Amino acid sequence: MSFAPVMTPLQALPPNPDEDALLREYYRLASLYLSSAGTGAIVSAPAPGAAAPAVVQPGSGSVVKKCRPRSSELVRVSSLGVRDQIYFRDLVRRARITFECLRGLLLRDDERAESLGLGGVAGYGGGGDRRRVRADLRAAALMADHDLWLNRDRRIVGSMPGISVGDAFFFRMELCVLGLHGQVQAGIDYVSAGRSASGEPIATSIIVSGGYEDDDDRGEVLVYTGHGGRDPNLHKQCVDQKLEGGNLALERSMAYGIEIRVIRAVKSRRSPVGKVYFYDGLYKVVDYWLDRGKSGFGVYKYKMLRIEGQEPMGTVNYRIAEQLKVDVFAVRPTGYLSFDISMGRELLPVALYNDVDDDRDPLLFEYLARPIFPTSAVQGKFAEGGGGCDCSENCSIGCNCAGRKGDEFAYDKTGVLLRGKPLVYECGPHCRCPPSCPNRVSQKGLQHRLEVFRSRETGWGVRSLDLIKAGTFICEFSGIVLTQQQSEIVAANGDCLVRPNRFPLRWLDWGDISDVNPEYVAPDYPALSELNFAIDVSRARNVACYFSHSCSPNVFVQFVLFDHYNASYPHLMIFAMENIPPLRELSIDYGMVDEWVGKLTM
DNA sequence: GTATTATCATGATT
DNA sequence: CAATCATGATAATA
Repeated sequence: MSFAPVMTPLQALPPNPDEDALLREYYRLASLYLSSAGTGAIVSAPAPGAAAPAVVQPGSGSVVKKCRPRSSELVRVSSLGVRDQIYFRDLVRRARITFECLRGLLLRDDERAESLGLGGVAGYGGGGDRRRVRADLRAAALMADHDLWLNRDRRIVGSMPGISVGDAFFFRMELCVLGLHGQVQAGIDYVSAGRSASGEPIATSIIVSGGYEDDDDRGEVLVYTGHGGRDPNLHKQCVDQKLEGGNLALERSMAYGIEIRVIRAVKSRRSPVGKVYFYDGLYKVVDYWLDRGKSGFGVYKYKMLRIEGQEPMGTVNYRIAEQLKVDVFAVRPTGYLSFDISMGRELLPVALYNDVDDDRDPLLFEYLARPIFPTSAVQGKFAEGGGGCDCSENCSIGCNCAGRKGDEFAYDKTGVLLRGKPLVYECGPHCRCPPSCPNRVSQKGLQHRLEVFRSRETGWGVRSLDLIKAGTFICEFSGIVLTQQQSEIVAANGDCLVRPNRFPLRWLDWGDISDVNPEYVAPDYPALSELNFAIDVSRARNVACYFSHSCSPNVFVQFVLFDHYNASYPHLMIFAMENIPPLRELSIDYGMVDEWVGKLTM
């Protein structure tokens, strides 16, 4: 293998006798993401049009979970080269997609089952006692069954390969699956005494959720409260805490100088559970003492300092972005060239910011929120593909648009794309359904506050003030659409053309749960016509033009039809393929990086 | 090995 | 909408 990360045993602890085995073990887990390792125990049969569950779970109770023997050594992963970083980033993204899409499918199946149950058909006699198990837990359990958890042994100390400071997560279970924090509820994660080489518990990560009244969080300096001593129902201290479990582990980590991963919870409207977790980087415990808490009972307190030289904290970026939305000048008194380059053409303003140099280029172009298609391409094309639907209410499974060609509904009820497809048919102006129909997502325009900004590294770039949830729509790629014939003439004059067929098929990755269920394949997708058109962005363009290129991108292009049904001229809709925290640069895979990318972004 | 306990979660309900 | 309840999974410990 070409990548070779350096994994060093911790200096303060006894040397690790079997480092090679650890490496192999980590790569074994890692490689499971790359090969389809499904055992076939989980199978579904998606019948066209039928409400077949996407994921069938094995009967509970009959499955015996295998526990592999665990190594007792701590590992620190460091000195990753650029290639390794991309490799692990992709690995983590794949795990996150698997988790998120499994969860989405399980929720959808629940809803289907529920709506069928309410239909009042015979079969379920009497008992409406169908308790729902949480989808996040089921998704994690399925991934565990297939050995798809990263850092399963929770031995990695320090930063996790593939996870960056500032990354955002919506579920505790997601943190478990990725190995960032292995406790479902507990705030302190540690290697237990029995599994540690020195026979002492060692803390590796904590979550600061604001649930302990004695916490004192000042960002770089954090005084964290130990756990225990609380009434399980009232969440109030009722006895003195003891120096055991996680409390002892934090003390031991301080003694050994071991860094602690810190994850903070922030309230957020955009989260399904009202909370979002940010990875804020590594801290060191510098002091600890037994104190009298506000309750009057003894609590342990740990003073932690953030290690310097790390990327900005996710929670800090979040707060900056929140304030930018309210009072721009309080945060950035200068640098804004425009507060809305769309001049009101988008649903939300798109700001232009440059505190790097004198470039004002984006101001020179006409802002075109929607692409203009050639009349020959769209005229009289409304009836192609069966026309619109006649649903009188919000569309669902049986709808002509959603179920086109035996396909399934593209979005969940919150507008998250369930799975990438060659072509998504949304309901459009020729459908009877109301605007609130859940099958109208990308046509509604911007839902996140975006800004175009100048950076020394990537030229012009785009970032969001809002946290963008994986699978949600971001914006369309706009410009003047040219037929193949027109584009050849324009290209000869050296103008900037975006060619849709150059984009790698990244939509294939979104919704891919083949690691868990190899049988869950797409039903007969209609073959996508060859896309020979081009988009001229030399005079008119929108915010999408300023996305930076990356071969490990955080957004992707999904082709969509809704206003006309000419499959040769779909809309280029951009969706998030991971949770994108506020102020993080959006990046897209343009495929071959040729001259026009340079022209557009530099 | 199994049972017990603790745990800064979720989702639905009040 | 906040507080509350029921249910849940995991891992550490006994």
